[in-house]
Amino acid sequence: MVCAKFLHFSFIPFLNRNKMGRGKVELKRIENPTSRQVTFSKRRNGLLKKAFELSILCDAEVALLVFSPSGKAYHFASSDLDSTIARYRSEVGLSGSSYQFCRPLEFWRNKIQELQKTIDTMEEKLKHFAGEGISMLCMKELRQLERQLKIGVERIRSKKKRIAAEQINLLKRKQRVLQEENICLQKRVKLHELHDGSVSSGIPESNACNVFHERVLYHGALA
Amino acid sequence: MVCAKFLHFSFIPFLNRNKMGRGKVELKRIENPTSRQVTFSKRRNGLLKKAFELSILCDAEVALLVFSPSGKAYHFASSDLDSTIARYRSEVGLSGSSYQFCRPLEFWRNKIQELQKTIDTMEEKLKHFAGEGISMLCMKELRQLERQLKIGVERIRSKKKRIAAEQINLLKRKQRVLQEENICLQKRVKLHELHDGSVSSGIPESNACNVFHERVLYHGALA
DNA sequence: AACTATTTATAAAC
DNA sequence: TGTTTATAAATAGTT
Repeated sequence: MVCAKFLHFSFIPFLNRNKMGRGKVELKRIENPTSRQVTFSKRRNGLLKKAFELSILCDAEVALLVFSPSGKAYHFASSDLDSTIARYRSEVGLSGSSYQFCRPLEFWRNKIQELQKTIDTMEEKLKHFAGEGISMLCMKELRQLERQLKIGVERIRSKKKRIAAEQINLLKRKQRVLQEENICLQKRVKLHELHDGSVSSGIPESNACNVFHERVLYHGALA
Repeated sequence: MVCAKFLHFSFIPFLNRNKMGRGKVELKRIENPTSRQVTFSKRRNGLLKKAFELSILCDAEVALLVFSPSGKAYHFASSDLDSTIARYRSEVGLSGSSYQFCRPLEFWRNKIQELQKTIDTMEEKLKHFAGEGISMLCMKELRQLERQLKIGVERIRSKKKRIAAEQINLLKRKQRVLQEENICLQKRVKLHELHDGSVSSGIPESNACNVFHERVLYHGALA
């Protein structure tokens, strides 16, 4: 019955012995209610932990339901428990009219495997570009990789240059506009001074153009 | 999110470390697809075994569903899986039961969309590393990209150096062996010549060492 | 629950 | 995938 379910697992040899910690425990129901409860508590935590670890480490979808002999429920689900159960049903739970669903299932699974493979490949490449995971590469591959990276760097540099040039052009145009404005304003000031017949000596000499230059130089728009 | 689910477990201290066996393993997705698969295989068996043991030792009702990242399903149930799920639903699961049958399609579609999104993101990154598709990037992003690429180049270069050094060492060792062999052979030749009392003048002067050197230089093992 | 002696689980290497 | 081995983790029994 239950044992038959495990005929394909590698832990058959353990079916008849189960030592752990200080003593030996036969793999059978613990008769003492107290120690059964204690063991349940410990092992339940262990099981939940391992389920959690499996889901994280291996990116697996895991759902675990446990009912204590006293009827209390515990559970873990790496993603939504309902959707995991639904997924199980769609694949394994061959309840009734499921044959028609098998074909699509295979289709979906293939599709996902394909995508996952693509992702793995790309991940590998990305790592290589970052200089990681290259321990198994040969000289030829390393050379090719380096060449590609250098091309990338070159392109990025020229892009940067282009951006810088554009910024400079933009700034120059702005500067010109401001200079013209400046001249215009100076003329108007002169006109006013002539009209008033008085000179306000406290006015600073700096003009818009200078102010602009300082901003550019110290704010570091091109740094 | 996931972590919050475990706030009441005693294994919180372990969330950030997970050593077992020979090495240490961070509790995070194993990036290498091969070792992820291997670990999955091992830990899945371990988890199934522990679920089984818990059910026997403590007379607990346990149901475990596991899906590998590639989509293969594994499960264990101490009693009938469906009835365990039903029991769970009756105690915890608040939703109806017909709902679960409609979801598989949606589930697969979502999964595929998710994967596709991942692929798109990675593709973009790969392009960037190759200096393509960078027209919308700003100066800051470009600088960062360049820095990453340079790091990659540096790592690849040092790897290349290491390989070259290893090759040189290997060759040197071989050379030494050949030289010794050579000396040995020369002695034997001399002995033979003395014994024969004749000198065969047609034999070339080159020795194994020279031949070896030429091979190294012209075959360009390190080019 | 905390402590340990012991057994298991398993990561890495083959 | 299976086996082996060194090491980390789990845990049975005890306090």
